[in-house]
Amino acid sequence: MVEGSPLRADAQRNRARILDAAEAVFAEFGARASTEEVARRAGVAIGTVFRHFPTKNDLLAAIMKRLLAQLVEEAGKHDLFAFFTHVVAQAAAKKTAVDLLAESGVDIRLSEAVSHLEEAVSSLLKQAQAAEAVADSVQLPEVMALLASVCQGALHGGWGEHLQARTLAVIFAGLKQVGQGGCRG
Amino acid sequence: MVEGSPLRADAQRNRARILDAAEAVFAEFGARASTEEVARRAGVAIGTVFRHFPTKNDLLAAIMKRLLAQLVEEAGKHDLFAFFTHVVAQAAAKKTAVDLLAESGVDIRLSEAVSHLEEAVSSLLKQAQAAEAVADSVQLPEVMALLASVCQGALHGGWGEHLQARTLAVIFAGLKQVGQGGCRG
Amino acid sequence: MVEGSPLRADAQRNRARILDAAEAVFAEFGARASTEEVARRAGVAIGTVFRHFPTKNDLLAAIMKRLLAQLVEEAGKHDLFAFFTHVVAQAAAKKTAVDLLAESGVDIRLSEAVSHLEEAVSSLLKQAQAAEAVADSVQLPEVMALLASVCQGALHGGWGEHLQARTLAVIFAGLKQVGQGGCRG
Amino acid sequence: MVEGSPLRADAQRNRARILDAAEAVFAEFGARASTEEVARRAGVAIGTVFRHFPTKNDLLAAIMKRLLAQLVEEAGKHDLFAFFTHVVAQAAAKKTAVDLLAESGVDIRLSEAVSHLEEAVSSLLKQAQAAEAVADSVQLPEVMALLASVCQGALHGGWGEHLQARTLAVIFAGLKQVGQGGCRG
DNA sequence: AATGAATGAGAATTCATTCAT
DNA sequence: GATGAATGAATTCTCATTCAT
Repeated sequence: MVEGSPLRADAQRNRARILDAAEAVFAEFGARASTEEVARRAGVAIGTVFRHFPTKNDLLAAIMKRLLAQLVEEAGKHDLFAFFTHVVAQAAAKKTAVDLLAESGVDIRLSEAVSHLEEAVSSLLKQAQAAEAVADSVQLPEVMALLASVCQGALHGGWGEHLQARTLAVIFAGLKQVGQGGCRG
Repeated sequence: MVEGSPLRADAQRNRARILDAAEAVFAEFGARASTEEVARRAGVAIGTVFRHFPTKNDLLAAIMKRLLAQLVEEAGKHDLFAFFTHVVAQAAAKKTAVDLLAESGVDIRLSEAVSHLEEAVSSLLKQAQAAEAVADSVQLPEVMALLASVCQGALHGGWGEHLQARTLAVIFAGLKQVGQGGCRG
Repeated sequence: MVEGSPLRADAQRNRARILDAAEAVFAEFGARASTEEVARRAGVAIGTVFRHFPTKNDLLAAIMKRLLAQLVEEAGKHDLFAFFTHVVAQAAAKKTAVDLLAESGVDIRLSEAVSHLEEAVSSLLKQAQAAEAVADSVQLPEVMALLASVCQGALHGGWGEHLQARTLAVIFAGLKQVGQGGCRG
Repeated sequence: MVEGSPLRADAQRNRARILDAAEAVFAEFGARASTEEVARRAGVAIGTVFRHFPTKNDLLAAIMKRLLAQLVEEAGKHDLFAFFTHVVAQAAAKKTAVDLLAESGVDIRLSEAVSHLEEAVSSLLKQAQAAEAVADSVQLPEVMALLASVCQGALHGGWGEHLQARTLAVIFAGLKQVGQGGCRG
């Protein structure tokens, strides 16, 4: 992966400030928020934003990439259930850009970052299955799907902690016992 | 609720065509799609759309309302699991407006339509619990939350049928066995 | 002047209601108010307005015509000073359409109605001069100009009664003594 | 009052061109004239107008403010009568925006600029009274009212120079002798 | 590299006017 | 004659993107 020449110190700093501002702004107003507002929040001029991210999509993609990288890091610190819980809580709290990216027309190549996350979750899944906390029949795709679904649900639904816990409890029970047709029934 | 005078036949027809067009257009392009495109698709002039729905939000709200009413109708024909499956499949297939409404700033009063849906699902839930297909400890809020989450997941994630089935299987197992801590463990 | 066939009773009634509504609406919102609002206020459909007044300008012209006719009638009941006072008070109170007509692009042929008013005022002026209440050098044009000016001033300025009285006092004094260079100075 | 950072030279130039164009356009077509026309006349793109004046009202308000400031400046060069004459002549000649602002719904905070003008006129009034050219009983409010009235009259009425002079003569005589009830009568 | 003004296509919304019923 | 839905041009305002400084 070519990163070009290393950024000058101030450019590096600006890039980070822009990403932080963008995450906050898009979380607050949705992907419709203007790039101008991001620049204002970051304390830089609009031109600087476009120098770092040639299009708005590039900016959204960069946010997403960073977010996924953070998730990978989190995955290393938890078991599958704790990870799920943590991520869902984060989604609601930080109003992550996750869903925004799915919106109209945002075309993003994130496969690399996504596959890192999938690897991390896959590893958690294997551990959980080794510990018999998750049924052996469960595969990675549905785990990812459930994770994404519940994050978006939490994000859009504005769930409280209690509802979050109850919803996750259903999913955790399902992950453990799916395919067993109930205890004996 | 005042409905005003009944619409003239042609106006009634246009209203329906606009709603159909809007559902299709917003499904295809997201809520950012222009009202102009909706008019074009409906085969009417832009002014006609705005006569029927004074703002774009009114149009989105009307779509949502109709969608929820359709869901209530579906609920009457299925048990809880079939309903879940059906709705999720629909979400992916029809790319319903569900999620679009959660987007940026769309302010909608839909409580009535939503509570109808909740009643319908509540009734399905009770049946399923009576049939011992769902654990007694499960409550309506988490069922609604799971439904919404999985719909959005399916919608954004572009799941295939197979993944849909596997994901739902986890949730169904969870609904049945949550709170039992496994068969005997 | 051809008036066409006499209007049907209901048409006659509608015409009057539309004029009343239009006067009120344009007074309240300015000439920018929509013809639709006028129709609503008059309790008729938009098409009816356009049947009576083929364009919006025709409607504005009709209001103006009626207003001027009313002024002519008033002129018959007062002396020049009372007339001035009365008209200015009316202008502020009824927020007449006077000024609205001067607005952008409204093209109106009102010469006939205007000349009636001028005749009426001319007559008042002659009486006042005969009574030595107005200097002989004063001519009709400046009286009309002052009348129009002060009406618009009152209308736009939102004068209270007191300011109205003081302003008119200056003008009345001027009408009496212009050309005398003061008492002796 | 925060003025922000000083504008770049080109922005400053554009701002002035836009104001000039707007004054001319609104004078010619009324406040209904489109912002697009203003941009065209100013030789800038529509976006540039909106960058300088976020809404059309802001643009109208800015014109008004500049106009009032010019009047204050004029006031310093004349006595009360010359000022009156000058302003009325200007009103007719330049078709100032004065009246346009009173139109439909234009909401403007101009108190500061207005009070500057009032101070200037107040000063002229005192001088004139000291010179016994205006009766002591005359107060500022009616002077302002007469000024505004006559400007609007001149503007809407399309007076010629001669009528202007005769109308002002009445007002000047009134200002001198009001309250004296005629020479002796 | 950063700045921030200029650009101009595009979107929502309004409204006079027409026309089928 | 009345009705009121349909029309579509015009208008205000937004925003991603470019470019001179």
